[in-house]
Amino acid sequence: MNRRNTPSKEAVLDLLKSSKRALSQDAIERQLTIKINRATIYRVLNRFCEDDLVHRIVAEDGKQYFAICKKCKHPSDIILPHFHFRCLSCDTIECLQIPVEYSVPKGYEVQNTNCVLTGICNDCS
Amino acid sequence: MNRRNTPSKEAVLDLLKSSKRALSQDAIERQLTIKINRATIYRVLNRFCEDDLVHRIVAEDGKQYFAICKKCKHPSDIILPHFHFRCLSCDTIECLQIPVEYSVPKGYEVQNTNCVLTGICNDCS
DNA sequence: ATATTAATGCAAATAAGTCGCAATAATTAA
DNA sequence: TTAATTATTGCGACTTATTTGCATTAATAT
Repeated sequence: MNRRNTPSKEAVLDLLKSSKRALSQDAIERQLTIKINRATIYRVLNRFCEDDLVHRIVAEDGKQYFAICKKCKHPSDIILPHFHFRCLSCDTIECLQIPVEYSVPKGYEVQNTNCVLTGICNDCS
Repeated sequence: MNRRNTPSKEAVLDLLKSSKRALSQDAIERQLTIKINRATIYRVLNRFCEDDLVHRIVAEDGKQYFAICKKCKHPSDIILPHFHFRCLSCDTIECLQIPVEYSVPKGYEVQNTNCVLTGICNDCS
């Protein structure tokens, strides 16, 4: 399926680009200056994830958060698996520049990682 | 608040003890031989988590899974943070005996970890 | 045996995310 | 530049996971 550039996509992408933190759909909706329907925001975000423009984190609150972080991109442009930090005080999620390292037992094939550390961030401690 | 022993608690705990995999509420409900109300199952599970009898994993499907694993208990009885593996083929979650290792930047305090690797497990590959 | 209050079932509420559909608009071809 | 194609959008309804209020039941302690 081809992609089209639209104001909605541009607005969401710009917001994510300028955000230090991973954002949930409702945070995005709140921070946008233009009004975009909830379903559309989800569709745009899902599209971005498919296209690897954005990565998705699921926190232990069960919600999805979305982030762009240039730092976590390999030279090869592959998104390097990294930890995320969820601060219980300011209720934000950020990408940590800490790679996720593991070695799985023989026969296991890892396709994706979702690693979130929870606690109190530097700003709040 | 004091705790009371009830058939519901016993049944859920026994099931988790005998299960190799982490179980969701609906999996628990399906596998139980006695009928327990959904809300009760959640309450029992939340109680167990409070009491550190059981640990909770949130997968990238946004659902909660519950597990007891003796192996991941330290001698000190503290639950050692470990990776979990979610198999996309058989749709199960298991505890891996792989410790989660990280070092967070100064000022960050980690209280909890939720780390799930997704892919294909040994049984399915 | 009785009092206390934790635990339960039920139904309703909440919340996140998805989906169908008709209308709109970005892109391509003419 | 216009017309055709089809991706995108908004809306409302829906699904699914989890929680909550409330009245009832039943463990436990006295």
